[in-house]
Amino acid sequence: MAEVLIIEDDDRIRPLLVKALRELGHTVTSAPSGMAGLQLAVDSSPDLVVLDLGLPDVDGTQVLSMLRAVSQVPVIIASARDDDPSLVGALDAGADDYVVKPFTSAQLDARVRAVLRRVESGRERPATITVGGLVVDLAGRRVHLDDREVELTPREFDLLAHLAERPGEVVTKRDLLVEVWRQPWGGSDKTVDVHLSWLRRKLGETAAAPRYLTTVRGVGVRLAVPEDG
Amino acid sequence: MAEVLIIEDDDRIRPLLVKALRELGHTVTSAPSGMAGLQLAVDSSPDLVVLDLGLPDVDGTQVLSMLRAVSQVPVIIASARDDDPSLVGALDAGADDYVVKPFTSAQLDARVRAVLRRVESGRERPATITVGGLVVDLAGRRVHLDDREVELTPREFDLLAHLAERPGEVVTKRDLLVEVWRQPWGGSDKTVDVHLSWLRRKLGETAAAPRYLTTVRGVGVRLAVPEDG
DNA sequence: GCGGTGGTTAAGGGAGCGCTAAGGCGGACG
DNA sequence: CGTCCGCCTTAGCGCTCCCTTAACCACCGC
Repeated sequence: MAEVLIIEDDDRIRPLLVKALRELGHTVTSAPSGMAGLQLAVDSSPDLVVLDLGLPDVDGTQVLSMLRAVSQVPVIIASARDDDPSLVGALDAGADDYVVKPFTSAQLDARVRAVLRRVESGRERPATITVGGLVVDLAGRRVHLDDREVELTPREFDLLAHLAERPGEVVTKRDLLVEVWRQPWGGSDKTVDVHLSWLRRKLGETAAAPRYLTTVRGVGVRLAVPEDG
Repeated sequence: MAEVLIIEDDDRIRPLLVKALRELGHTVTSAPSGMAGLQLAVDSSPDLVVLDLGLPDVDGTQVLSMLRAVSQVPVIIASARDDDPSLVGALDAGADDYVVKPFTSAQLDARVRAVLRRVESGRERPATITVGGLVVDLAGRRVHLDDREVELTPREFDLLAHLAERPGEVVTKRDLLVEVWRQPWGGSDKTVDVHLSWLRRKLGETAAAPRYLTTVRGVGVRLAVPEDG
């Protein structure tokens, strides 16, 4: 499933955690101290960290702060301290969840999966992109404008899709030539202009009266929702 | 901060939650039953949902499932049931966190912020710089002043962006000619003056009554928040 | 009062862009 | 194998917009 790093000093608990998570299908590494854990976190870049607050060398909150300085890896705090200040402090230091010892492996597993699910969902690339009344189906290579299908040529679709993946962002013609036309060496900006013109026509707009496609003079073009209805 | 929906049937607890979260700066709506909550979640599309498990009409887990069928909104379960099956079941049904009643408002707030932080970090971060009521969208090359869009020419935008990247710092005209105009050899300072004048006009200020753009005679110009309102 | 710095407006010219048209390439089909 | 058709590229024209330069004025310091 995922690569999990456990930072826990207690020699009785650590093996239990490792074993429990391994049985649930995760790849598990572990460290018995804060500094060793940080080292491992940097070296092996795990998908998730389970961090004990009561470590012998450095306070767990400090480990978390140092970890956050270099990584966005999700962290679940496992702590014996069942009081508000500890919990609030840990969450505000950047932890994603807080579980109080003793806990069951079932609970830890559920929390691990909940955190990982949330992280994954953020990375997911949607199959369709919607920008206002414009729906771009990347997999099916179809485009609908106000629920009516618009027929695009391959280049036109690639161009629109590339812009739709960056809504609101200005993309230069050079970038488009590189990314859409796959011509890092050269190619004429005019080619992009022409395709943009055709695209605009099929989307029922013109450069003078833009709706979704706005050209930014001297820079490039931007796909965005119209300012007003 | 964020728009939060609370689904909780207990007439004593619900107002307390609403009040607590409002005091922390969130916009809060609430519903006393599962179906009413679902309706609200669909209609108002909140940024986060706090869901009670023990509802009168429908079981909280079912509400969560139905909610997940139509929305990816993060959900924090608030429940009196402090047992593993409830917690695991809720998390596996798609909840993001689980907090056991009774809990303090500090703890709820910390958990709310932790969940929102994780969701936010997953989204693409629009590289914008905010200086007072001035918002500069670098990627989109757009500028908003007091929530109203300001149309700038390419040079004007580059000039403003360069200054916005160094808020409070005085930049010399020579630096601007080098960095913005890309003319290390020469070019006239007057060009900068002219563009600054136009920029000031579009930002609704004048050199005599500056707001964001302050010239430091003999040195250069600085972009900063106005001293007072 | 005088030089210098900065603010503003006006005008000219040039660069970038929109759009049309034509040529060429490749694939489909007979 | 030849023809046709769709799509992409290149070329060209006209236009708009914006950048620069110039000129004038106001202000500050000496």
